[in-house]
Amino acid sequence: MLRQRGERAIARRADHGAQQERISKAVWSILAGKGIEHLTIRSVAAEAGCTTGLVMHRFPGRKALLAHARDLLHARTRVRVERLEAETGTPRAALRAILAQGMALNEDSAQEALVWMGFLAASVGDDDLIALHRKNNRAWRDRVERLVADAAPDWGPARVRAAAFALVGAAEGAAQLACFDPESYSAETQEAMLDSLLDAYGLA
Amino acid sequence: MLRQRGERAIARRADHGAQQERISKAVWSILAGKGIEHLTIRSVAAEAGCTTGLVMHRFPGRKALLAHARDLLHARTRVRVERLEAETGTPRAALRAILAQGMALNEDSAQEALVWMGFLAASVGDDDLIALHRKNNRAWRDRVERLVADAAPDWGPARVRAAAFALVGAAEGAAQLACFDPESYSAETQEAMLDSLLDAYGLA
DNA sequence: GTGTTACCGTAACATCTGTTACGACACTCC
DNA sequence: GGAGTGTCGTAACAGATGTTACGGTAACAC
Repeated sequence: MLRQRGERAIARRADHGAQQERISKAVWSILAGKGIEHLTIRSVAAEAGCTTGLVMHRFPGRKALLAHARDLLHARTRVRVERLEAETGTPRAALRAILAQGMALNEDSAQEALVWMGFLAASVGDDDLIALHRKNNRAWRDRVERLVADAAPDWGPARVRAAAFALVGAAEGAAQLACFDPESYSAETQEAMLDSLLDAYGLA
Repeated sequence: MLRQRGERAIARRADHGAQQERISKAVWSILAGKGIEHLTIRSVAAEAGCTTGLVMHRFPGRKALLAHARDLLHARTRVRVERLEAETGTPRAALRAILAQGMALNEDSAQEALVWMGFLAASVGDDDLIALHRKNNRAWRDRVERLVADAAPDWGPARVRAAAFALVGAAEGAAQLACFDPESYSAETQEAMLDSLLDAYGLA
């Protein structure tokens, strides 16, 4: 059913990667819609339109399921951010663009913010997942620091670090606030906040 | 055992309020230490040093347990913030103080940040808990907006709102980042970020 | 004493959970 | 044809989970 015909050489092998991706998407969907407390093997299988057997054949356990969905989302975000960075002309435009993509400006990104929070909540008390979070998040912080340094070449490292921290924190905090109270924090409100913040730092 | 003797008039009545508080503290402890996935009636009872029977006699169900623990933490935070606001002389000092208390500057506040995130994660897909979050969070936002307006009397409402949003978001985001990666975001780093941010907005 | 009432611990219940085991099916190679 | 192999659905299992029900105990009223 899910099998893709492909070349003769791989006729027998099912496309594990595609199955993992489909299942990971189901994880995101449940994380955003019902919350981590309802993220079970069975609910994931139902959402992905397959059986629990397939889920367990693709992943060794529930934790691996979470870790893979997390890594996949990170990889997608990375691609999106790198494209944004390549497409925009100036470091300042790139900075604004990549911070904006991390906020909850539309339905999709609001869902993503919920998913990130679900992963975070799942990693409390779990050293492996925390380590994953740190690795990914430090990469994200380093990227923002680099862009801030490019956007303000005359700043010292301490000033760059503090500003980058504020930007990263504000974007993340705003996304979280917005996806739980979209009436209070509309897309316009978030963008106004971001512009206000960049302007205050002289990075507009 | 838990019974408090008290006056003759209330000799028979157990102190329900104190029991609820003790149980709610157990909820916080588990939320911060093991995460919401391990928050069960039994684990709460074990942490509180009582039986599941008592927990269920004090609260009608698991959701009420979460809601009460949430409200209690909010009330405590409110008292703390109001005292800070009363103790500090200027609106700017008060603004900095209440934002700082919301970050993860010490062991206790880092735990609290984890607890807040647990409540947030638990409210995904639960309209009642989301409504609770909105009510409390709007009160928090209004307070910060009021302080920003007091600290910068010549600003227009839009500017006040944007700045307050940035401050609230950055404080919340910083707390979250810090409690998952305290090596990257020490108390000094967080305070430097806050000062940098207030300085950028001309609110230092 | 007896009766009453609040308190709460124990145990049961049905359901849900992650995980494992087994078997059926389809395809390839001989 | 038959053997071998990868694929995956079904069903079972042990344990955990939220919740309910029952029974005992202690304090009070009389």
